[in-house]
Amino acid sequence: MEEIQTRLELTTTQSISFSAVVHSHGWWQLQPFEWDDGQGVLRCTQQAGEQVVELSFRQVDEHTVELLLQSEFALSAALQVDLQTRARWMLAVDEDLEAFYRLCQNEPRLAHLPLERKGRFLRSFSVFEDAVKCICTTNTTWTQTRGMVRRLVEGLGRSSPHSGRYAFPTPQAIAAAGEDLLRGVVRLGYRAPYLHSLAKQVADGALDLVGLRSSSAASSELRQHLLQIKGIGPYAAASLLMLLGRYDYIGVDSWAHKLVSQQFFHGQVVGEKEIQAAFEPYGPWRALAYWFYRYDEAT
DNA sequence: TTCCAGGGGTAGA
DNA sequence: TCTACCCATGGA
Repeated sequence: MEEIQTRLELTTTQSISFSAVVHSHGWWQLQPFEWDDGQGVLRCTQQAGEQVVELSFRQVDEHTVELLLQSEFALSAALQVDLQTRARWMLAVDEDLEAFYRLCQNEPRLAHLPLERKGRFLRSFSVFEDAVKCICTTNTTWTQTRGMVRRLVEGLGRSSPHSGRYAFPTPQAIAAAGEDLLRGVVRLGYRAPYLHSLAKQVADGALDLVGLRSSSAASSELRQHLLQIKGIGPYAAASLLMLLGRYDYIGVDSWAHKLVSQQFFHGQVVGEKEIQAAFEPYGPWRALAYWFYRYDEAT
């Protein structure tokens, strides 16, 4: 069987840094993402309709990212449009960060962001995939998160007949796998029933996550909606809101306490209120300011 | 052995 | 709204 290649371009009005998007947070280390540092290519295998498609991203110039699609059969025009729309969303190329960049100029620790075109977050192929990954980051180490996601993808995702790489499993596949397999084989621990329930609701159509991308509802409403999902608490909801381009809520984890305590309160123990208040001057951009304030601590 | 990690659910106050 | 307690897993 011959492999079909389709080349598309993602063009932007504002200049972007592809590498900055890829490395904005840890998602590039989670399957089915695969980063080729030498080639500067980000790969991502996904199931689109009835076939497995491999997406490869590469920056051409500061306003253009190339999207190469490798598939088993020719892609219909409608599917190409869908994949291109998703790809633009994944790299957040349509996000306008100029207002945030203006705020960064007043803070020495963030002043480098506009210069390096940082601030865009890498998102998964679907909101469902982002939600699953967020649940897999809670109360565990990053190494275990990577393991859980890898077992999920390799155990339940369809593989490409050409590359052998696995796509992220569909909600239907995770729902059909059952809670026991998620616990015993994927080793999700107590997260197994949460993930199974989430997959089942999305597969049944009882829960619409796709609509969250284009929702005009206030962030507080979206947050309440996300908190209804079992397994998603304040931290995961804040993380997901960031991935939806809403930066109103800071995801408070063990690291947030440490950072704000050291940087703003001379090592004094702080609570969630102090953490949110520390970044209040950034208004609707507070979570983004917090993230890159923190990111520099880590690197 | 004990602690805890990019927390969350639940019961009880 | 806040607190205490429990929840799997695996590395330190």
